[in-house]
This record gives sequence, C-alpha cells and structure tokens, in this order.
Amino acid sequence: MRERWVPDARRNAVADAVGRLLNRGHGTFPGMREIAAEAGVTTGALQHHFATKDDLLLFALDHHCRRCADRLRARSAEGPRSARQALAAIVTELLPLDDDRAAEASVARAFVSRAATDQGFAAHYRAQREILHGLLGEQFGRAGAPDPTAAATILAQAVEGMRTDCLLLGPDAVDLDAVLDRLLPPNTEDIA
Amino acid sequence: MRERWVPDARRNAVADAVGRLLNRGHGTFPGMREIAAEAGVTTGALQHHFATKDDLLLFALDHHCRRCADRLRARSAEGPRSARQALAAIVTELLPLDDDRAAEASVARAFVSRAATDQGFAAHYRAQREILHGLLGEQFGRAGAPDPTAAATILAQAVEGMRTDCLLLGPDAVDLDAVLDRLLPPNTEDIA
DNA sequence: ACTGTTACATTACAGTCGTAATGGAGGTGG
DNA sequence: CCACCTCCATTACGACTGTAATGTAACAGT
Repeated sequence: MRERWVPDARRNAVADAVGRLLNRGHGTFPGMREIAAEAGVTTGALQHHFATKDDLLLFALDHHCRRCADRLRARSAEGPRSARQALAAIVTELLPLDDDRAAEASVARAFVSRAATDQGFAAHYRAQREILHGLLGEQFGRAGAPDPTAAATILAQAVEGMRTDCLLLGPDAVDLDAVLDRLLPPNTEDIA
Repeated sequence: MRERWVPDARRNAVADAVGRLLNRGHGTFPGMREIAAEAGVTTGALQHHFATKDDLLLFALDHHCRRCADRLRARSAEGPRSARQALAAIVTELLPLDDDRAAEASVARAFVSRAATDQGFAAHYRAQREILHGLLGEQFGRAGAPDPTAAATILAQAVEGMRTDCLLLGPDAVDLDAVLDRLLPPNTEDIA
C-alpha cells in the first residue's frame, strides 16, 4: 500500500456534500443520488462506505458537529482577550454568515427536527450543546458573572434564535452586543 | 343549503392532522396518504380542497400561526397582571409542554427549514415573528425597560432555543425566571 | 501465478411519492 | 325530470426512493 487512505477521507467529503445540499435545498434530507452527485461519486460508492442512509446522515451530523466544536474551541482559546470578546467570537462562529457556517446551521436544524423522535440524533444534540455550554460558562466565569452556568444556558438558547433570525431576516436582525450587555456583569470592562 | 359549511372546516381539520403528524413523526413533512389517513379522509378529498401539496402545507402553516397568535394575544390581554407575569405567560404558551403546543413548535421548526429557500414560507415567519415581537415589546415597555424592542428581540430569540431545549432536554432545561431576571429592570416588582 | 480483499460502477427492484383522470352520490335550480 | 354543481372515492401513472445484487478493476499477500 503506497499511501494509505485516511480511512474517512471519502466519508468526510460525502458529509460535506450533505451539508451543502441541506442549506441550498429545502431543508429536507437529500436523496442518495443527489448526495452522490454533489460529492462526485456514485451511489455504489455511498453504499460501500455507509451501511444505510441513516448511517450516512448520522456520520454527516457527527462530522459537522466535530468541525463546529473544533472551531468553537479554537475561538475560545484564541489569544488573550476579554471574556466579552471571547463570547462574541464564539457566538459569531455559530451564526450563518458565510456558506460554511450556513451549512452547519442547516445541518443542525435538520437534525434537531429528527432528534425529537430518534435517540441517536438526540445524543449528538446533547453532546454538542454540552460543549457549547461549557465554553460559554467558562467565559462567563472569567468575566465574574454571578451565575455562569445560567448565563451560558441563556446565551446558548438565544444563539439558536439568532441563527434563524440571521438566516431569515438578515445579519442586521441580531444584536449580539445587546445580548451580552444583559448577560455580563455591568462593571466588566471590555478593553483587553 | 340548510347549514352551510364554514368553508374551511375540513381544511382546518387537515391542517391539525399535519401538525399532529409533524411532531409525532421524524420532523419531515408527511405524505399525502399519511395526512389523509390522519385526518380521516381520502387523498381525493385532499385534492379537492387543496390544489397541490404545497398549498396544503402553506395552509397548515397559516392555520397554526393564526391559532398560536390568537392564544398569545389572549394571554397578553388576560386580566390585570404584572408585566413579568404577562411575559412568562406568553413565553410559556410557546413552549412544547403539551401535545398541542408541541405540534405548533414542530410545525414552526419544519417550516423554518423550508423558509430559507421558499419566500412564501418566509413571509409567514416574518409575520408571526412581528406579532410576538410586538406583544413582548409592549410588556417590556409596561415594565419600564430601558429599550423594550431590544429586550423583545432577545426574548423572542431565546424562546426558540428554549423551545428546542424543552423538547430535547426536558422542561427542566429552561429557566424562564433566569431569562426574565436579566431582561427586566431590577427594580420591577412582580407582585400584582 | 493464484487468491482474496478493497473500492467502487452499474443495473435492477420493490415500494412510495404527488397528482391526473374518472366516476359516482347527493343536493339544487329551472 | 333533467342538467348541473359540489364533494368526494377510486384507480392509475410516471417519477423517484433506498437498497440489494452483480460485475469489475486494482492491488496485497503468499
């Protein structure tokens, strides 16, 4: 074997194709042939790499969750900044402001719909939510908020509304500063 | 004509069936035959009352939006209470705490997914959002909040996260009081 | 060289989809 | 009585669905 495949390279490409189709299309899960066409492969290849369509979709969800979580952790650990700036960076990373983040938001929304009845999908939601909650709570604690975990919960919930408002009403519909003003202690300075 | 049909009685029944199927099923739009079975009619009847499936779905969306808006207005105008109590009542009305409200939340979520690319569905989102925003802003103004419309925007956004948290993590995952504490002026008394 | 495995491509199939087409039952107006 | 309209039920159709089945080319091990 000359240069061994990173075993999930194709699978990741397929997962990206699913994300692109989900936010370009009508929010419903695309068909196998559509996924194959977008990924530039055939349905036979899909069948080879994924046992069933649900396996494919679950992998796509996991893929996007991991990618998003990595970006969030990167933003959280990025340089020395005020807690407010870190929170703003984290939340902004979740807003659908470009195609990649729009795809991730579409993926998240589509899979939440299914998580209501399917436990496998619900587990991913909880895991992703816990990561976000942890990162937000950490920053709120750093800012000296009286109840960091409560503030993190509220901000995490508000983020979901901001995502859809940003998507359907435009980026001007979300005022992140206004949210942070009400969640951070008033004496916190946001310089440095 | 002895007692004329209220022309949309059947249509409303169908729309209710769509709501039930949406929150019971996997979040995807049900098929025509499934809708017909749930509504207790045949697909021929559906074809008679709706030109196409999208017409049916748009009517269902409109139906649930109107129902929800009516309930929100009723809660808003209900008796003399503190602004905080009114806000809590409005938000609680939106949480999926029983089957009816869960159906409405499912309908809203499914249609938001489609609103991203379909203008007809997006218009309903904006209209519904405007009604909610108006009611919330009114109460925030009554409470003497410094910027009622900003507070209303934030609460409306947080509601969406609370809806999904309530659905996927259980009702205990939402702490409405914590949200209102941060959005209402601290000197506001919530008695009477 | 033979064997086996991996990684696909192609084809086929049973089922579901939305909807068009047809027919009929019941009331209504002339 | 008869045409007519509304309100449906039934059937049918072509497109599309996920997936099973089969073939095949490349490569690895022995």
